[in-house]
Amino acid sequence: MRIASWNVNSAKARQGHILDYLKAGRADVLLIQETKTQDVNFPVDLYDDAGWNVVFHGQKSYNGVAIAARQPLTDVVYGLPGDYEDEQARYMEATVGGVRVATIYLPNGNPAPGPKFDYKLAWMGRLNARAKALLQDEIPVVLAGDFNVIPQDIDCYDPPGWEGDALTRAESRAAFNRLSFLGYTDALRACHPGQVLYSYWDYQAGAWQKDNGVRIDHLMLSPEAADRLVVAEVDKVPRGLEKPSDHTPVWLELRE
DNA sequence: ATGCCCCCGTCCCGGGGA
Repeated sequence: MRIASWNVNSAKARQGHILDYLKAGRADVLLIQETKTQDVNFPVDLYDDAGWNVVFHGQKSYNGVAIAARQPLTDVVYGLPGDYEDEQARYMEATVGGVRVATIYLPNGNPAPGPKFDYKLAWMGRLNARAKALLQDEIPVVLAGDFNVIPQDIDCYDPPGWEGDALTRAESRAAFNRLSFLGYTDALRACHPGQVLYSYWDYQAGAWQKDNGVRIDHLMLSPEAADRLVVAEVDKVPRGLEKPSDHTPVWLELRE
């Protein structure tokens, strides 16, 4: 089973690229972030026409997540548990083919320090609690998405330039590392130790052409999922298309 | 030190992104 994660930066603006990606057969499950549309306006037909199932959790203009899959999606959870007052659509879970998957659009947190950074850290606390709870079922779990965390300096083209940013701050990295302490594996890093890998390049200042990227899209695997990991990769092709998202897909394969 | 670029909304600017 191939599971991909892609921050598409608008489900509507990226319809063509998403359809091409589904039809190309590069994934069996696609975890989507930044759909930026209300559920009533979500482009369901695109997925129907491709023969895929899709569930989504959105809001007007900002955030929004979705899960698309060839196989049926069951036991869907909408929103990250732990705060009834949080109205930002940044999290969804489902079970597909015996694997529990979550699509994650973690808050950016800038400017830091400040209330947005506090929200990011609180959100990460809730994510870690949920990640811990998911381990109890002892089934494969894949937590994937735009974590808005640059785990190490190797994951950034210009560490000094990013010093103090919410994506590199010690508090953000510490909260991210807690997933590892719980037993989750960073699949891309595990498959490519010591290698420079990026998943996001800013639209501005020719970042893509200069390869000024950062690695902020992650595939985190429970032990049961890590045991089945065959390969994890960054697919840089979609970032080079016309009118691309600023993120490119990351994906992994689990053996059956 | 700031903007570069891109998306959304009821919209020709401003907020947000990372």
